[in-house]
Amino acid sequence: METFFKNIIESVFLFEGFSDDEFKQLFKIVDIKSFKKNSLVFIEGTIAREFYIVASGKVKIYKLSQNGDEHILHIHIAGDIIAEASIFDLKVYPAFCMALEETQLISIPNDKFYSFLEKNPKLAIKLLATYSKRLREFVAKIADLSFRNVKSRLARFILDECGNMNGCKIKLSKKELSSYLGTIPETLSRSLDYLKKNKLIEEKGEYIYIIDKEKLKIISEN
Amino acid sequence: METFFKNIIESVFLFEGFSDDEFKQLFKIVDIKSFKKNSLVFIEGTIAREFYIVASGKVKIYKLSQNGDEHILHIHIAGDIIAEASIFDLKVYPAFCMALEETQLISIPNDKFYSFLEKNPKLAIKLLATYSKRLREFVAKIADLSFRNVKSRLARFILDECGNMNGCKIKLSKKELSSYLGTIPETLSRSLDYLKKNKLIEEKGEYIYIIDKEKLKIISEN
DNA sequence: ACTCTCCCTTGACTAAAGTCAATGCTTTCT
DNA sequence: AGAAAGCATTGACTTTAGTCAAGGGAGAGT
Repeated sequence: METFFKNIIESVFLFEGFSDDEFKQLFKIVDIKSFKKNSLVFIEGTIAREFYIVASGKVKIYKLSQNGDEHILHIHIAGDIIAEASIFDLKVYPAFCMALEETQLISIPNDKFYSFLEKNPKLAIKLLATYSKRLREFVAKIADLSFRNVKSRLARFILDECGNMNGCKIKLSKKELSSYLGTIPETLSRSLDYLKKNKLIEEKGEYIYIIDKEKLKIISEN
Repeated sequence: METFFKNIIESVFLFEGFSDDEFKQLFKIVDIKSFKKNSLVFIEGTIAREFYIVASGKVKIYKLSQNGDEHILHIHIAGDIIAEASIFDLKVYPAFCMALEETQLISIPNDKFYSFLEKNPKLAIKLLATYSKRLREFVAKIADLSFRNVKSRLARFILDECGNMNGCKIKLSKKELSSYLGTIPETLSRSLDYLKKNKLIEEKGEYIYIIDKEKLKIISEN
């Protein structure tokens, strides 16, 4: 396997502390898969035989409603582990996954990975920590959806995205962002407009600049 | 420790396959705690030093909004494991927990339990399966909140609760149920009214009877 | 350069659900 | 028993966000 992929795998949190021998074993069972923009990686409800690590590119994990509306649960980039929840339990994918651009994924068969787990309690504990983190994210998302309106979810997204900088690039299209925030493009457009008109933010191309962080925080807390 | 509690612990999925010796070790580190109705078990954001198994009674896991609105994430009854997500990761409770009635909990210190995990990969894998299940529940809940309206969430709740029976007891008060469905009592009341007026269900005291399962299913799918 | 498509925005309207207020009904406590 | 507190329901109203329709603009492909 190419060094590029080895480097990616070796830097994944999950495999921290792996011995050379364990890495050797791991490299034997993994596979590289390439996906074109807008191609499906997996489909909700189908049997999950493998999970993935993003090597390059970007994918979205999303649910679809009866009438085809989309809600993005996660956007994953290089280094992220995806669909690891399906290693156990019902063993079907609980959502859809699609490449948002040209993407390369490292795939790991669940059954073969399972034997690593049985031999390596530390790996299981690492995986547990990964799960915990995701559980917390979901809990936060549920609270967000039920307590906060779109303006406030948007404000929080901008604050999170920019961190301690006073501006940042939004890596999602407006359509993707609306789906990620659990709304529709029209409502997102109006909410952005509201923040701009009230001089809390400015928008220049793909960049958003925070003008009034304090007021933005107040809105984000609703 | 009393036989009652030993029986509860022994029947918990997580400890399936434990040896007599492991159970002996486990019994040494667990503790029994009693909670009166409406008393707090733990508070969001505080350091999590232990997780719990419900021995008797009923608790709610919930988030609070800025202005004190409540959203119930889970109602847990005897045999359920709670707050296990805090064994790892940030080690703070991600939500509140309150006893809904007189409740007894078996508490297990995280640090002591951790050493069980390190010695017992099968236990870690069981715990991973528990986490997976909860992750799936949350994914379903997020989809519910963003795609379905209150009527349809209520319809689904009734169908789930009654299973294959044509009626069942609702174990939650209207206030609790509204909070569980991510809405408020007034909206729940109106939604129930809608289902009753359209002769999909009947309500008698704490019991709900399904009159027209097919139509109820259609509404539940929105 | 021109068309086609897709994305984004805007306006007008509708639907869904929350707020506020009032009331009747239990349950609980003294 | 009687008072108090809390729960559930109902009505009137407001707010929020979704639907539908139209149009502008950027980018891709021919």
